Amino acid sequence: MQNRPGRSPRVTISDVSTAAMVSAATVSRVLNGTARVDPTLVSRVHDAVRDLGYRPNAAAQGLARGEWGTIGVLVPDLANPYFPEVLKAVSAVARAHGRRMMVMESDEDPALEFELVEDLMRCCDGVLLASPRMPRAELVELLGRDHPMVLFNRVVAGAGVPSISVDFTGGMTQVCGHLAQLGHRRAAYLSGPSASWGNDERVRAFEAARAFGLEVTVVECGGSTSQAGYDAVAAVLESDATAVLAYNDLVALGAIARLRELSVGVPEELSVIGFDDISLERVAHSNLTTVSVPRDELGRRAGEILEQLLVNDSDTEPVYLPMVLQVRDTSGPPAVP
Amino acid sequence: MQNRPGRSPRVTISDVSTAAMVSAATVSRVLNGTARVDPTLVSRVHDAVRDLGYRPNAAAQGLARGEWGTIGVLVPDLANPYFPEVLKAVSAVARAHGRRMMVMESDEDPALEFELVEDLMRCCDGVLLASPRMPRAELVELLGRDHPMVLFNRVVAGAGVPSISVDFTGGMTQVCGHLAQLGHRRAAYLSGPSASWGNDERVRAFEAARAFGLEVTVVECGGSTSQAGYDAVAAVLESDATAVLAYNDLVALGAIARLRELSVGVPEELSVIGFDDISLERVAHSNLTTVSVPRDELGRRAGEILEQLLVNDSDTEPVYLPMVLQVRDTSGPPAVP
DNA sequence: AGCTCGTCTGAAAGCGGTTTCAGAGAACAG
DNA sequence: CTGTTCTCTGAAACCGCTTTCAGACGAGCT
Repeated sequence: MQNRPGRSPRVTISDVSTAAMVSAATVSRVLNGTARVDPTLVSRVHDAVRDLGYRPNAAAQGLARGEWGTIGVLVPDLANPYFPEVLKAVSAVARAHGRRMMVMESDEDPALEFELVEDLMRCCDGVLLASPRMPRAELVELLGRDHPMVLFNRVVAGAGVPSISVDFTGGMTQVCGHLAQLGHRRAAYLSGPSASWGNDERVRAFEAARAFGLEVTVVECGGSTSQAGYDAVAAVLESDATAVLAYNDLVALGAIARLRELSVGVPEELSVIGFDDISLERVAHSNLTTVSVPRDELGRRAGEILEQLLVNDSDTEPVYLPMVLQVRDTSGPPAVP
Repeated sequence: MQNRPGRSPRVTISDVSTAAMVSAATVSRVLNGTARVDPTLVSRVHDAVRDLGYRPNAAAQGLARGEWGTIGVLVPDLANPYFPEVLKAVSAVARAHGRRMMVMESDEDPALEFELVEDLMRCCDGVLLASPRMPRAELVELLGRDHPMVLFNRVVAGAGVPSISVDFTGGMTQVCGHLAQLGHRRAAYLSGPSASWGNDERVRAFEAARAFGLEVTVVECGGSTSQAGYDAVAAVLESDATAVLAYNDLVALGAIARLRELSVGVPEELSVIGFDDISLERVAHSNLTTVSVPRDELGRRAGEILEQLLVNDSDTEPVYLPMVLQVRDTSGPPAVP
């Protein structure tokens, strides 16, 4: 940093101490307020700092303090509108506690994920794992590393790891209940990434749904993007489903786009229900029936749990946040044949 | 990091060197491949690393190497769908060059922005300033810090700073041309954040528009969110505008939502045109007429310019990326009175 | 005045790596 | 067999900051 050819040399604490005619220790004390210092020296230090434009080197501080002042967040896909809002909240919490936020994206690749987490652990005080896709075994191995970490939208039973998740099963159960009430009997579920915990949690709701008299068939769609939803429509139309449940809103929107192209009426001929409610808040007044989750609270709480973990090593019970059904325009009674 | 009470102590390079019966220097050489080392020692080192689960401390490496291996990105609003895609691309480029990405959000607050950039400079090899809102003077002061930095969507004349931007003026000119061609004569522009460079660039197009016979009135809306657009509709309806140009898509969508509530037909009674084309790619097949920008290329190029800057201090000419008009469903001929 | 105690300061020892530097051997030539 | 050169290794310095530790100094007490 300081010796880049052609760049002016970085000013260090000893430059300041020289200019202020005090020791480096004193400069440090003044800047961090860790001990009383004679007011005369204090102002000499401040003057020198200002004159020289001194900024402490974060790496050196981290090394000396044994703390990076940084938290790391790993998300599967930055471009998925779900995460930025979460990041926003996490970032705010981190900042409130004087920490920076490092962000990495795994591109939904479980193998890469492992590697990235390892890297995050090398440069962050704690890491937040958002919707990890990696196999349980790897996850457990990472947890064993004994590094502050909180899981987001994934619970690992028995591992005693702090985690925060949305009650996906509960949310999907509400969706099923809604459809059953409208009179639907058969629905198709456009599944998300395979081996995704969140997907499994959603699917769990379909058992209970049978009790409502709703039979849900899983259509492998295997993605969390609108493209995946768009492509999966064909399979749905071959079935006798009168409603489509999507892994998330993007998938649902993709499906709707395709249905519109095919002139299939939504919801007259086919109801489509999303999941996550990504569009509502930002792109005001979306009309997709979906279940919402307070992403901002989710991020905030996640950040707080991590912070808690960093300060006093107390581990917390897994936190579950409820989802809320948002009935809008894309769901209705089944078409009468 | 290593001495957190209750946590297992961090394993350091000297633990490895002891276990492998070599010097720390050799361990470093093996791990970084900076010099030939006897194959016997190499394998001893690798064994020790594996057995101990050694991971080099990033802060120590940063300090010793004089490089953090990190780039910083400052965005005004993470939740604005514009940025995640850019971040995604930047992150990919950074990773390809072995760097991590730090993200900060200024919440559209120019004052905070300055502070955050300073902080980023303390812990990143280079920083990418996305759409900085801060006053020119402050920006110049930061640029003077002689720290690798690239400006994104803002050009500071004469400062010789590498920058990459979208040709906002060109994009807006296309929009005006489109409207003029449809027969519009008077339009209202829902302005973005005041003191925003991007906003000024858009407004510049309105002069040229007069040549097309289109008179554009600026309506202070002062935000970049859908809420701002929603709220600004009232002012527009009081004018004689037959078309609305928005600072960005969010604003446009907010306006459309409000217009729908008020039962004003779009585009029959009022054309609405967005800017940025945020909705297209992710939330497939949006129907907003807008101008698009290859956000992903934007992010990628930005990352590359920064990397370039870090490697060999060569500064580049400002880069401008063109926008493309996307005519969709929300624009049409003006209503005949 | 002499002592103890408390407060403030600077020197120095880390933090965990990388890199320079010099020395030990091995290889080779004369 | 000796003298050079070359290759590889470890000791030590260093990166920039924090924190311990011990010492200097002044105040308060007997």
